[in-house]
Amino acid sequence: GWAGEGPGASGKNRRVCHAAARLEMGSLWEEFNRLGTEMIVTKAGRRMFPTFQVKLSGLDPLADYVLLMDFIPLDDKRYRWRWGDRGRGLDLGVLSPTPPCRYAFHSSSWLAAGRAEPAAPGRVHFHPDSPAKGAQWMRQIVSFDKLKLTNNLLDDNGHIILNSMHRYQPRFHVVLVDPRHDSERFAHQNFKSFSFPETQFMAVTAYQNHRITQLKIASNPFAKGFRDGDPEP
Amino acid sequence: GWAGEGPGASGKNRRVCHAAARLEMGSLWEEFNRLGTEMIVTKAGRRMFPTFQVKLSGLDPLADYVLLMDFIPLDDKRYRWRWGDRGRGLDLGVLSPTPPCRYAFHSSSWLAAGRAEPAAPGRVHFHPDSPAKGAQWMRQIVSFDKLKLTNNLLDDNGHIILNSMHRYQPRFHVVLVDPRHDSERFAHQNFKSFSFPETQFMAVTAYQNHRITQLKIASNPFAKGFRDGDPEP
DNA sequence: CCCTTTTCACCTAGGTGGTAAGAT
DNA sequence: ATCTTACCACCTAGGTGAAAAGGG
Repeated sequence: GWAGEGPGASGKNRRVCHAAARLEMGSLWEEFNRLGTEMIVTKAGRRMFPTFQVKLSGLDPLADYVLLMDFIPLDDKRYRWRWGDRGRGLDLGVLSPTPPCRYAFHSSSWLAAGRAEPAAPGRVHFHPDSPAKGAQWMRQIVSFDKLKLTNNLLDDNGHIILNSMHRYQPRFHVVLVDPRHDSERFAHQNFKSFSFPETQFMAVTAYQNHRITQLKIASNPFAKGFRDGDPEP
Repeated sequence: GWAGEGPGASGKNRRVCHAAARLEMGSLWEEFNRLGTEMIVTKAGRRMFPTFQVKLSGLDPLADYVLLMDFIPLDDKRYRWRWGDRGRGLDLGVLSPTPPCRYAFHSSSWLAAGRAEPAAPGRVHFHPDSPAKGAQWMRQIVSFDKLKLTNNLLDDNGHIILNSMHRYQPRFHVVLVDPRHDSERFAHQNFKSFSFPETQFMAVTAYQNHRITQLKIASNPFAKGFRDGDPEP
């Protein structure tokens, strides 16, 4: 899908106001989102899967841009996974709509369980090709496959720090590199942000929803070793 | 060792004139150079080994620089490898000083054999982190491990195109990113070049000197599968 | 009991020289 | 005869979830 700021967004620099971003692998993101996406966080840092990738358009080909991501807590709650009566049984159960995950596994589901942990100001991840010309960014899909998630509050590898059992919304930002020496004064005009609801997820240290595990195994090439039977091309 | 322009070099921008580069892994380069370094070229592109790496100093920490490499033909000759009487025998032969390779294998050696192929204007390889601040470049060793050599004249992967059986001298360039809009007029002042004689090599499609092969196997981690006996830590 | 950490087998991805076949 | 190409086994390097162990 396409996301961005509505027509009400004004006062933006003309080199960013027409920027647009299309989320790649949208159908895969939606498939995960229907089940309630989970992302593993580890001390050493873990990649996201699906990888956050966008196709950009509307940039000034000759202007310089920095691309970056951050992660916003979706609410102020801590969650826990509640196994239902048949939840530990076979993988055949009925899907039941239960917010915040729209569909839960069998009668299992996520339940709010207390207030969120106090979070330090969130880190950002700069795309390693930054800065680059608009033409370069628009030439092909921009992939954030170097981005890693960690639950280590003392991480010094520059990874994104998240609280396990909390929900997050990835955000994507296009920032114009302003050559003016007093560019700080225009900082608020020089960026445009994008937020794709289908990319929200629960941070976990181990998968809770077995359907998520199976979809990861089925779709992530690095998990091919856990696939069972007939492949689907 | 250190290389660069002598004290006679003048008229350079003050942000590049103090730049200095120290070749890393110098003793390994010299060990190869004593035998007559060979580098494999392939259609798909082949890395150099040893990798060209430098430690930089003397840059303006706050200025932007582009780092790049190119390869200069060392002469206008085409070479061929001449196997000596005992050249195909055991690996015990006497080393004989024979230019341009100072030491040859047994009685085998490189011989000039005609004029060089006409070469298209040489390509350059930009270090993928370019451009970056002087502080960033000086923080750690700069490694050109993404650079690949090819003998495919029609290569469209941006690799360095070389003629097999020809000798080359790698060159390294530090280029100041000049913010002046008429920077073209100062281009000749804004760069500094470095040339390390111990990094010169013969481009080949298959190794000729067996001692070079053995030294590659002994020192390149990716060739560990061909090592025989006791390792040396 | 619930969540986290560690270790592991099994993958992807790609860099080695050897070897035999191919090209001139 | 000399040089090049294609394929291969064998590596490095690192991304997977499973399983068991660890911690509060």
